[in-house]
Amino acid sequence: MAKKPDGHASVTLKDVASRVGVTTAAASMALSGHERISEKTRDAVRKAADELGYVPSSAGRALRKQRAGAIAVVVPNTSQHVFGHLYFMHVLTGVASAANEHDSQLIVSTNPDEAHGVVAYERVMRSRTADGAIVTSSAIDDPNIEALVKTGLPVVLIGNFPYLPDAVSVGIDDVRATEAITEHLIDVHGVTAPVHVTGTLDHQTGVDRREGFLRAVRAHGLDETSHIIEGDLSEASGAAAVEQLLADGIRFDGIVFANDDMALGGSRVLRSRGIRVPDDVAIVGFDDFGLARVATPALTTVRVPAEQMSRFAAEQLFRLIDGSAQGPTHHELDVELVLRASCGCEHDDTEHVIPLRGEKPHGNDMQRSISQ
Amino acid sequence: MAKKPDGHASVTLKDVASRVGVTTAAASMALSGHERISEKTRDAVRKAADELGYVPSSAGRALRKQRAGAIAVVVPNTSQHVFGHLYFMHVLTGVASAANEHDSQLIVSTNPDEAHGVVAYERVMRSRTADGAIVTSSAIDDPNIEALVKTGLPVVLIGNFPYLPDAVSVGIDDVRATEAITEHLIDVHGVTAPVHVTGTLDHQTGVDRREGFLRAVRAHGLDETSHIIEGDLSEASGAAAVEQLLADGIRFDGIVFANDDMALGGSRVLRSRGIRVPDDVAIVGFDDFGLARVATPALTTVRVPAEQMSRFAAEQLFRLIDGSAQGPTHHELDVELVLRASCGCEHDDTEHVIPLRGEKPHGNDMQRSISQ
DNA sequence: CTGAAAGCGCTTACAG
DNA sequence: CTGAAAGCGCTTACAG
Repeated sequence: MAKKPDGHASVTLKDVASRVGVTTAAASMALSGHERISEKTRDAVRKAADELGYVPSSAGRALRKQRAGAIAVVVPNTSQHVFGHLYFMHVLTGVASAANEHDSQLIVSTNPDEAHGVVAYERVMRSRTADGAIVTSSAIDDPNIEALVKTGLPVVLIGNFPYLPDAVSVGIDDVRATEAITEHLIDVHGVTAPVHVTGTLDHQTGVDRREGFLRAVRAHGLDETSHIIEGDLSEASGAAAVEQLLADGIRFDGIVFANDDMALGGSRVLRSRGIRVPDDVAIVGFDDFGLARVATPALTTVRVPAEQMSRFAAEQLFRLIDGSAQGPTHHELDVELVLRASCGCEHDDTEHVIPLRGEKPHGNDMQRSISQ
Repeated sequence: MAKKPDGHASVTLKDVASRVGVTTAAASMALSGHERISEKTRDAVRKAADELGYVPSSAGRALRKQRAGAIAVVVPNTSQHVFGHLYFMHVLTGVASAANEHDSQLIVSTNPDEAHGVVAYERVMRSRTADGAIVTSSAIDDPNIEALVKTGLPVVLIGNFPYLPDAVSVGIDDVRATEAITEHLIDVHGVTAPVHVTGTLDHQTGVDRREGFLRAVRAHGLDETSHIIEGDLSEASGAAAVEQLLADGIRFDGIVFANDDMALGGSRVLRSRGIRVPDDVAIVGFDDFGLARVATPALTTVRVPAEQMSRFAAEQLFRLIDGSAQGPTHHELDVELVLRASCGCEHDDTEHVIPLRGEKPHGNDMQRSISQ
C-alpha cells in the first residue's frame, strides 16, 4: 500500500493486482471490463478490489487520460452583489446534478480578490484541474471572460453576451420578459406612470431589462409619464430608489424592479410611508429565487429558471469537452410570469403562472428557444 | 507541447525547460525558488514560464506530492430539506475563503441518490480527489458519516455529534441558544403558554433545540401550559403546526420555532386567521440566514454564524491535513440573539443584537467557546 | 555542487 | 492472444 505523508495507507491498483497475481495492466483491464481478460480473472480482480476498498486514484487517472474528470463553476468576485445568494444555489443544484450524471466532480472557483493578480479561474483551466468551466454572472466587459473564451478551452457562459460572438452561452430573453411584465402592469392593472429601477448596467441583464421596460412604455405611449432610476440589485438600492422618487415628488403608480431584492426594499419604504401595495402602487420584481413568494405582499415577478439553465449549461459543457458539440452557440430558455399579490392579481397565498415563450428572438441567428 | 485529445495544447514543464535549455528538474526547482539554482537560471526559467503561460499540471503535481490540493464540502442528499438553501451559501462562502488562503481547490460533493450505492463522498476521499472533507447537516445516525470518521481520513463535521466521540467537529450550543431565546419570550414578553415547533428529530440540532426549550420552560414552572409539536424545518410544516394548535383549541401566547422557515409559515397562518404577531402571539425563529430580516413582521431569531463556523471548520481541516492538529476535538462558536418585531421588541425596520457566549459547556471536556 | 533517474498510479499502444 | 513497457507531468532523493 502506498503511504501518504500523513500516514494513511491508500489502496492502489498494484495492491489489487498482486493479491490476484496479475499485472497492474491486467487488473486495470479487468476492472474496466476489457474483453481480453478472462471472466475468471475479471471476477477475481473485482473481488479483490472490493475487498480492499480500491478506488482508482484520480491523479493517476487524470494524468494518464489527460482529463481531470471535473468541471468548474466560476464566480467572478465582482459578482458578490450581482445576484442574490439564492441564484447561486440554483446554479449549483443544476450543475451538480449534471456533473453527477457524467461522473464528474464539481469544483467551485471564486476569485479570492481582484488584486490577487493571476485570475484564479484561468489557473484552474490551465492547470487542468477542470476539463471545462461554467461562468456565471460576469460583467459585460470583463476582460478575463473574454480571454477565457479566446483560449478555446471548453467554457459555457450563463447569460447573454452580444459582445462575445465566439462564446457558447445559455440565457433567457431579459428584454422580452421585462417587456411582458411591464405590459402586464399597463394592460391589466391600468398603470399609466410606470417606473423602472434598473440593475447594474455593467451587466447585460441590467441593460436588457431596461430595454424591455422601454419597449413596453414606448409601445403604449407612456414615454412622458415614465421614469428610470438606476439601482444595483441590492435591497438597499431598491429602498433608496423609492425614497428618491418620493423626495422628488414624482407621480407613479407602478414600479418594475430589475430584481426581487430591490422590489422588497422598495416595498418596505412604500409601506413605511403609508403607501399601499398594490392599491396605490403596483410593483413587480424579477428572479423568483425564494424571497418573492414569502414577502408581504407576495411579489409578482419573472421566474428565472436558474436550475434548468445551469443544468443545460453543464450538459452543453460536457458536449464541448467530449467533442460532440462545438461553439459558438447561444441557447435561450423560457421564463414564466408569476402573478401574485403585489401587482394586484392575487391574494397573498395564491399565485398564477404564465409561461412566456421566447417568441421574439433578437441579436443573432443562433438563438433558439428550448422548451423546458 | 502536450496535445490533449480535444486538440488543445497545454504547456508543460518540459516546454519551459527546453526553451531555457535546462532539465525539467532544474526548471521545477527554479520555479519553486530552490536555492541551488542560480539566480540567472531562475530568472530565465521564470521568464520562460511567464511567456508560455505555464501553469503546473494539478494531476502531475498531485500524483508526485500525494496531495490533491483540494478539499471537499460534503452534503448528504438527505439534507435537501434540512437546512434552507441559504445556510449552504454561507457554508460555501466560509469554506471557499479558507480554501483560497490555502491555495486549495474547493470540491462540492453531493450524493446523487441514496440508491446509487457506493457513497459518492467516500469515493472522493478514497480516490484522493480531495485531501479532506467538511461534512455538513448530516443526520445523527448516518452510518456513512460514522464510517467516514472511522477511516481516520481528515474530516471535520459541522454540528454536534455526541455519538461520534472520535470526530472533529465545529458547532454552536443549540441547547443554550434555544433556552435563551425561550427565556427571552418568558422574561421580557411575559409569555406564559409557550409552544415549541421542533426541527427534524433525527438531527442533533432538532433534539438540542427541543432540550433548550424544555429547560427554559421547566426553570420557569411552565410545564403545564407549554406544548411541543414536531416539525420538519419546512415552511409548510410550520404552517401545519400552527393550524394544528388552532384546531386543537390549545391556548398559547408564544411560539419558539426551531428555524426561520417554519416561523414564516406559522406566521402566515396566524395572520390569515386574524391573530396578530406579536400582539396576540409572540414568535421567534432560529438561523437568520436571510429570510428573517425581510419578513413581515421581521423575525426575532438566533443568528447562527454559519460562515464563520464553516471557515473555522476549513481551517481546522487544513490543520488535520498538514498534521498540525489532531482529533478528536469539538469547538463551539458563539451565537447572537437578534431581537426584531415578531417578539414585540422592535419595530419592523430595527433590530437589537445580543451576543450569547457559550458559558454553559455540556457534553464533553473538549468543548470550548471561540470568540468571533 | 549538479545532473538526471526514479517513481507517484494509471491505461494503452506496442512487442512478442 | 498476452506480457509488460512506455509515458502522462511533476518533484525529490540519489548518484556522481
